[in-house]
Amino acid sequence: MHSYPAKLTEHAVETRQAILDAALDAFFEHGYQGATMRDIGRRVGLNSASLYYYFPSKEAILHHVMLRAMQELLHGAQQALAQAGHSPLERLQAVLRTHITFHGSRRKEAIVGEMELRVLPPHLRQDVVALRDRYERMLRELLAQGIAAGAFRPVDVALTVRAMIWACSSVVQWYRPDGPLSLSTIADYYIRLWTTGLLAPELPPIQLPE
Amino acid sequence: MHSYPAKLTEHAVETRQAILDAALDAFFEHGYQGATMRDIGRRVGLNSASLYYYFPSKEAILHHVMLRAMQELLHGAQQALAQAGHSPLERLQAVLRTHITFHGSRRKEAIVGEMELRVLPPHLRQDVVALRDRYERMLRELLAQGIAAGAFRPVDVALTVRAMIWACSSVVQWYRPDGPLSLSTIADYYIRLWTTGLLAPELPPIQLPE
DNA sequence: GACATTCTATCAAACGCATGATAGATTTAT
DNA sequence: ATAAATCTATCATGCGTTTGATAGAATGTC
Repeated sequence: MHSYPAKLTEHAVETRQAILDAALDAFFEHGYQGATMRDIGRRVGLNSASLYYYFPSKEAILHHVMLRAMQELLHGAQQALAQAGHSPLERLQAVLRTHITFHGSRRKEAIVGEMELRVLPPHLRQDVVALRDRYERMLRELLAQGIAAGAFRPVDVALTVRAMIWACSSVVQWYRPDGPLSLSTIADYYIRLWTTGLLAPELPPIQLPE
Repeated sequence: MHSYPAKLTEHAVETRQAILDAALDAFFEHGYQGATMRDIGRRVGLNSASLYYYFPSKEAILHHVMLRAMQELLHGAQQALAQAGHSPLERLQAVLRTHITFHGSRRKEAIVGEMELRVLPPHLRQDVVALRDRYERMLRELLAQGIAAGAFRPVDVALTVRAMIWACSSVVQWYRPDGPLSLSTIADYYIRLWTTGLLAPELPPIQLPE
């Protein structure tokens, strides 16, 4: 253990980012437990011991990697909402688009972010889960507002949001940039699948459980 | 390494199953790389060395665990189809129900089966992926037949099946037996969500990509 | 039926190696 | 000269796996 300087130099900030990038790659390729500090160091051009100058432990690196990923997803959604119109339909579409785009274009972040949550000790995991819950709540509100405004059928908000998130996250598993469909085409398709199918108000209301 | 007997005794068969059960628990709790042979041995009441009497390596144990899980999922679906009626709607509903039920009631199998695929070396992974692909193809055929029969809207089969599978798999993440909703209620809800929403033929056909 | 042989199932101990982490010396930049 | 940044060298630990052995059951032989 060593004491950290109060203020980080510009170089230190950059190196920390480079370490997080390298760690993301390593965790993605081998999983957290399969990745080694030596491998992360090699990728960033540092001896493994030097990593401890920037982060106190391997766990701390994972923690930062996951926070960064989750914040990017959340921030992207908020930005999309800021630029979207104010009809519930438009707003939900905007968020679904960023969600799909993120899971297709930032596959490493998405996969590491979901797979390695378990290995974080509880107090570190909490930070990440808190962001994830905030994200899910945001989607729930969007859907609930649309239902209240009569834009969507009265579905069960919690169950439907979870199904929607997971359905749209599926791209992380199979989308490839060199595949036959572009991310934007896929996003169009999934957005339409949900908004003209499941949620279209013309259909009879779906019976709620209980 | 040691040579295996040609025929397994009844006891050996049972012990192998017990080892696979213990390994499933260990992999579920700590991940494949985090679980140790000593831990698996402890759970089944054997010295870790004795595990090598039944399996040649830790990898082989994971391989068997994953094959067993995937076969159970596939077999469940086939059995459901055998008992279902022959309308496309009924048949799709039957398979979705077993899918949701499996992911809610066999959480360990479902999670280990998805999370640890990456650590299998290619030739072992192939076996598992082959079963998974077979499962997905089966769902695609079901959907395609329904569209051909006019029971479903003409959606893109591949994209929609992936969305459907993932949406229904989401229960593995959040369902708990002691939660407010029963698995059967959730299954009812999701089945209706898909079949009366997305796939209901009354809606205008959804535009396909390209 | 008695003895010899082989097989089944298990263990304790150890091997070789990779790991996360630390301490302290050394280099680089201001 | 001071502080920042990186290195070399090392450590204790834990890992998957191998080894060599043993008790007892099963099987074959006379």
